Amino acid sequence: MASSTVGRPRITPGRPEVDPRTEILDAAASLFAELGYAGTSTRRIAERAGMRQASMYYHFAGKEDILLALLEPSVAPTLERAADCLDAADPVAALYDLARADVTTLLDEPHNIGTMYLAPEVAAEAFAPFRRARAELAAVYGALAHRIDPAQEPAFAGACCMQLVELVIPLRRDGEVPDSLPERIGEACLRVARATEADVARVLARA
Amino acid sequence: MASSTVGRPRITPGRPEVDPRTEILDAAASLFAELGYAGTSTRRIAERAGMRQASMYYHFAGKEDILLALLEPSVAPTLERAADCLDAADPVAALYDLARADVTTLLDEPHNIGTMYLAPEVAAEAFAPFRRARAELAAVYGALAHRIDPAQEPAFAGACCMQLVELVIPLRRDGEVPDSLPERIGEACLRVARATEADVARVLARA
DNA sequence: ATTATCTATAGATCTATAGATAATGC
DNA sequence: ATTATCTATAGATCTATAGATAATGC
Repeated sequence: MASSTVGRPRITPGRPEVDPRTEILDAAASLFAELGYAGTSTRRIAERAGMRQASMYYHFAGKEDILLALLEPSVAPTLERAADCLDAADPVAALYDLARADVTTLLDEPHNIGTMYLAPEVAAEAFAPFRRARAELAAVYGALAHRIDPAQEPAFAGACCMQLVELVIPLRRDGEVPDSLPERIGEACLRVARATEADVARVLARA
Repeated sequence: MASSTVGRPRITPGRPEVDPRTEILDAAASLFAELGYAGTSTRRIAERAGMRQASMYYHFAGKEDILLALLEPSVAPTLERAADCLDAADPVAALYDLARADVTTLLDEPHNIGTMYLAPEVAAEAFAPFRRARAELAAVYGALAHRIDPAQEPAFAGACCMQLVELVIPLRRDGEVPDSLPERIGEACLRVARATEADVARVLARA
């Protein structure tokens, strides 16, 4: 995978030990997060990746293909983790842990790519699987909330939890990520999902 | 204000009784909400507004000027309403009412222009007053939450409430606005702000 | 004379493709 | 021969300006 030595050399050598595909994805992620998809040109991506604009097309079919490659890998592990939570014995602990894990995943992305989740371009047909995965994740949050208090409608409760988890996106953008953000957002999700104060205290005390 | 009869006539006449500036703003709002700022061309805006691309420049200095005109008017009334809440006798009722009013305002926009609040283009210098106003609104939410439970940090609580209020944006985009959304989001804000169950019940019963 | 549009276009992009080139691998 | 880059460019935009034009107002 490392930067091979075969092929015409670059004008400026590029990072060693990093394959060009990754260099492109990395450059695109930071630019998409900062300027949006439509606001980022392929020239700018290539420039940051240390190659000429046309060279990108050896690695990707086009700009949309790059965004797809950025969004898709985050989907499968997140959904798998969510599915595991679904029939946990303790829905309060499960909701808290899921929210914490999702926030941590978003925080650990090298660039704030969560910004793109709501970008208008993701409405395109090519991103349908990605959107479906997010809908399933929301459904898991909703199902857990419903188990915590069956009086509440899963769709709305799930949407609230997703929205709270994604608070990490604007906070990152503004450079205002407070300490222990995953725990704080996890707790906020519990409250929105109407966990009792006793349950909140119990789950927080677990650690 | 109505569509005047002076000046060269349009090729296609345009809505009567609606001044051209409003026609442009209306067209731009719907396109910005659907395709984003960078994804919307001036040609497309003009086309939807029923005039030629160049004619827009008689009414606006440029594309950015249109977005400014769309975002600015929503700011002053929202902030004023928020300031009035600040020293209300009952912070629980005040937080609930403020959230409900803000959700209603976002719902009443003819196009889902809230979409643009987080657009990367709003980071430009020209939008600094708009961003400052939003920060002040978040501070009001935070101050009310802090009055409800002084143990919580205003900045984070305020950010959570704003985020919940703005849940209306993705719900509108996906055409999934449930009944009584303002009330539901208002209630979610109370829970995130750690109002007691008794206080939540009391405020909900007020009506 | 003033107003609000129009047509036409300059100049700067932007995406993607064609084909050349400079390495290694066999 | 294969690989991964390069240069060059086609063709399609896009924003904004210049200047003409078709109404009304005085």
